[in-house]
Amino acid sequence: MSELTKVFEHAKIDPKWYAYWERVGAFRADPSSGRPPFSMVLPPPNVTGWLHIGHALNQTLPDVVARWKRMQGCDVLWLPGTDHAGIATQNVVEKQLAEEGRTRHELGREAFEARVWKWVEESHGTITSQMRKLGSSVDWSRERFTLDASLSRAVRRVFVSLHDEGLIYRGTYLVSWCPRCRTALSDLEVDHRDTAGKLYQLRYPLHGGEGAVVVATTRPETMLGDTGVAVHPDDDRYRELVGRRVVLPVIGRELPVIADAFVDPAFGTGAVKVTPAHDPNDFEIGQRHGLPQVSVIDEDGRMTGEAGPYAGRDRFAARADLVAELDAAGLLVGVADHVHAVGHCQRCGTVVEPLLSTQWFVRIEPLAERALEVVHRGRTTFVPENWTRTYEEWMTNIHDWCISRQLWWGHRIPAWYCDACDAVLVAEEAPAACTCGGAVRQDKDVLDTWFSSGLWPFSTMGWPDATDDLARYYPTSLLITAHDIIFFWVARMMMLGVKFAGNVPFETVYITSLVRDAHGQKMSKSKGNVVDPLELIGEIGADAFRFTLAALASPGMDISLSEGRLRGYRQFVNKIWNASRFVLMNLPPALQTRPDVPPAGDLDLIHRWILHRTGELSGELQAALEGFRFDVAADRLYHFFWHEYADWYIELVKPRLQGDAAERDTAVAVLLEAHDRILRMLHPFMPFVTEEIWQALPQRPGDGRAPNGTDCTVSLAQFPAPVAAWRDEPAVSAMTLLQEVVTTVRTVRSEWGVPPSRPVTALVEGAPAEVRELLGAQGGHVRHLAGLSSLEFADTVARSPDTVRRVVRDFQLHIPLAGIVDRKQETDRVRRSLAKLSGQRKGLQARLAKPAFVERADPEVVRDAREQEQVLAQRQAKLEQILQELGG
RNA sequence: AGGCGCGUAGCUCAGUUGGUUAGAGCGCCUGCUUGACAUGCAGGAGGUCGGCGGUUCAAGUCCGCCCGUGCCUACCA
Repeated sequence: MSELTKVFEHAKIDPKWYAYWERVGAFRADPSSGRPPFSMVLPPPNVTGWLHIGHALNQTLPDVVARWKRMQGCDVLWLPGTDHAGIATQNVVEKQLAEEGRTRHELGREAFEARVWKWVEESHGTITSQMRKLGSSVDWSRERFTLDASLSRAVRRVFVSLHDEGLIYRGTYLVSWCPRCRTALSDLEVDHRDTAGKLYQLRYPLHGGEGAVVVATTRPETMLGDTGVAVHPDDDRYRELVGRRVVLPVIGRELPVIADAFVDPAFGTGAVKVTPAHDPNDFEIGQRHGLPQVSVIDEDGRMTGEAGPYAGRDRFAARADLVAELDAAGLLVGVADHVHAVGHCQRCGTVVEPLLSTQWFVRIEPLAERALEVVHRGRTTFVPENWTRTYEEWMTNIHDWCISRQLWWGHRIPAWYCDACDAVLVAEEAPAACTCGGAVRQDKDVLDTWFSSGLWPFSTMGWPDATDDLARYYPTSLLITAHDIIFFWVARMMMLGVKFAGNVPFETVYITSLVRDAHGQKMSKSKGNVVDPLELIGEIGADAFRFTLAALASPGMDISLSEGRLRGYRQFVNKIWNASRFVLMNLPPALQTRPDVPPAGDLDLIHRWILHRTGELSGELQAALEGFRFDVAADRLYHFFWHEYADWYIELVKPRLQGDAAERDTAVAVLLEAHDRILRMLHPFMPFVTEEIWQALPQRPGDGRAPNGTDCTVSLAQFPAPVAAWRDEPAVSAMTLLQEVVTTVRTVRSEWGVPPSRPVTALVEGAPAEVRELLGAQGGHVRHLAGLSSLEFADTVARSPDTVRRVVRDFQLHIPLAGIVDRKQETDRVRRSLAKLSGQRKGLQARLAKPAFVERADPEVVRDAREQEQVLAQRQAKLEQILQELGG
C-alpha cells in the first residue's frame, strides 16, 4: 500500500508497469495450463515502421479483448511480430543510399541485403517499444519476424507444395510494372486514380486504297506497338472494313481490322487500336485473334527499339512528340479532355506500365473457392457482418496473383534454373545440381511480401511442424484488423490457412474502421492533419488515448478523433485517480488486507445500491464485449464511474467514513469492494492507471497472482461477474426516489440563486407512508446532498407566498425561501412545467383514446400508458392547485 | 459501372429486436475556492432525427424514391 501522488504522472508510471508485467510473465501464454485457450495474432507492422494511428486502434481493441479474456481465466496467446515489408523497406533503404549518392546496383545484392538487415536491426526496437507504450499485452516470448528461418521454411514449403499441385506457375503475361521500383506488382498494389488526360483521335489510313479508320486512345505512344484495329462485329459503320488492313503511321506496319465484341461502338469512334503488349484488354483481344505482341516500352519506362524513331525516349516525352508529329502529318483528328483512371504504384506513386513479363503466379480460383465456402459454412464470421459481402465480391471476381517481385529484399523464390537443359527445379532446399548434371542458379526474384504474411497465423506457431502451440492455439479465436487489408491479408490468410493448416485461421474477424481527423477527414501528410499517437500518449497518457479509441469505435463508422472526446477522457482518468486517492486516504491506517463485505441483507440502502449496480455493470460489460461493442462498454464504464459511483455513492459514503467504528468499517469494506471491482472492469481499457491504483489498495492474498508465483497484478485478477446475492431492484427504486428529491431541491436552489452556504429547510407534504418511511430513514443522506438543515413531514403544510412548491411523484416539497422568491417568476415557472406536462398527457390520452391502439398494441404497452397517464393526471392536478394558490 | 457506408444538439458521436415529447462528451449559459478532483461541483439552454412518400395502433428505428457525402472494387480505349 502506498500513497498516490497528487496528479497521475503517466510518463513515469506507465513504463514502470509495462516492465513489471513483462518481468512477472503476465502476458505469457501457457499451453500446459488447464485453462481454456484464447488466441489472436497481431497484424505484423512493418519492422522498420512507426506506430501510426491505425496501429493504435488495431492494437487497443484486441488488447482490451486480450486483457479481458485473461482476467476471465483464459490462457491468452496474443502473438506479436513484424513484417519485412519487401518493397516498402527496400524503397526506404534505397532512399537512404540515394542521399549518399549511391544505388543498390553499385552496392551489389549481398551488400545491399546486409545494409537492409542492419537497418532492420536498428529500427526494430522502435515499433516494438511503441507497442509497449500503448500497453499492448502481447506475448513477447513468441515474437516472430516474417524472415525468421522457421517462417522462411514455411514459405518455401507452401511455394513448393502449390507448385507441385499446379497452383503456382511461371509464364509470360501482361503484368502491372512500376518503372521506378523496377518490379512487377500485383493488381492490389496498383492504385487507380482519376486523372485528367486527353482522348486523342488518330487516323490510320487504309492499306491499298483511299479512306482511313479513326481510332481513339488516351495513350498515343502505345500506337507504336499496335498490331491490329478492332471494331464491334455488329457495327454497320465498319462492317465493310473487317478483314482489310490499315497502315500504322510512323512505323508503317500493316494491321488487320478485326471484329471483337469487347469493343463498345458508342465510345470514341467505335474503333480501337489494339496494343497487346501494353493494355490488359488488348492483350486478351490479341490472344483471341492471334495478334503479335510488340513491346514498345521497357522496364525503365523508355521506348524500346521497336518504337522506331522514338527508341530510347521516355514514354511521356515520346507521347508529346508523337502527337506533334501526327498532327503535322494531318493524322491527328481530334483531342478532347478526358478523365480516366490511371494506375499508380502504391508504394512510390509512379504511373504503372502494363507490360509483358515473365513472372510467377498463383492460380487463385481453387483456393478462393474453398476460402469462400468456409465463410458460407460459418466457420469464420465477419463482424460487422456486411464485410462478408466485400470478401465475397472479391473472392468471386479474383484474378491470378502475381507473386514474384524483382526486388532484393524478401524471400528468394525457391526455383532453380539449369543452364544446360533449361529445366526449372522447384524445391525447398537448393539442389546441388540439375538432374542432367548441369549447374543450377536460383531465381533472382523474391516473393510478394503478402505471400509470407498470408501464412502468419500458422507459420508463427511453428508450421509445418506439428507443434503444441499449433494444436492449442490454431485456429485463432479472433482477428482484429482494418478493412483496408481485407484483400491483401485477410483473404490470403483464409485461402492459405484453409489449404495448409487444415482449418480457417480465425473464428471471428472483427473489421475496424479508419481513424480520421477531428472533422472526419482522412489523415494525410499533404493535408498536415496526421495525428501521431505517440505525441498523444505523451500528452494525455496511453490510458486516456486508449479509452478514447475504444469509446469512438462504433462498428461500421469511421472514427473522427475529436479533441473534445480526447480531453474528456483524459479528465476521466483524472477523476478515477482522484476518487482513488479519496478511497485511500480514508482507509484506517492499520488496514492491510481487504475486509469482507457483510451480507447484503445487513447493509444500508446506499451500500446495497452500489453493490447491485456494480454487479449489473459487470453483466452489461460482459454483453458489450462479447458483441465487440467497445464503445458501449466504454460508455457504461464512464457513466457508471462518474455519475453513479463518484457523484452519488462516494458523496453519500463520506459521512459514514466519519461515523462510528461499525459504520465506518462497513463503509470501508463496501467502498473497497466496489472500487476494486470497478478498477478491474476498467483495466482492459486503462491498464496503467488501474494497475497503479490497484497495487496501492489492500488486496486479498493471492488475487491476481502472476506466473512467477510471488507478484500480483490486476491484469491477472478475476474480471468481476454479476453477484446474484447483490441483486436488489428495490434499492434502485429507493435510490431513484432519493435522487429525485435531492435534485429537486438543488434545482430550486439554483433557480433562485440560493448559495450553498445558506441553509434551507424542506417540508414534505402528503407523502404516502412508504415514502415517508424511506425519506425518514435516509433523511441524513438527503439533507447532506441537498444542503438542507431540516427535512420534515406533514399531511398538510400551510400555504405561504414565500415558499416554493415542487411536485415530486405524488407528493409535494415545500421550500421556504423568504425574501428570495419572486411571485411572478415562480408563477411563470409553474405555468411552464404545467404546459409541458399537459402536452405530454394529451399525447398519451390521444393514444389511449384510439381503439386501434388499445386493441392491437402489446397489452403491457397499453397498461404502462394507462399508468403513466394516471401519474401525469395527479401531477397535473397538483400543479394546477399550486398555480391557483399562487393566484396565477 | 458495380459493392458497402454515412446524414440525429454549435462540434464529434450513441440510440439494441419499432413503444412515453430522443441521449453522451466537448462547447455554451447561471451559480459555486462544499478538505479526492476548478482536469472539479450544482443547475440550465439547445434537436420538426437530410427531404418526400409508404407500412403500422405507433417510425430516428422497417420499405421505396430523391438529395448530400465518404470509401472500396472495376480492363471502357
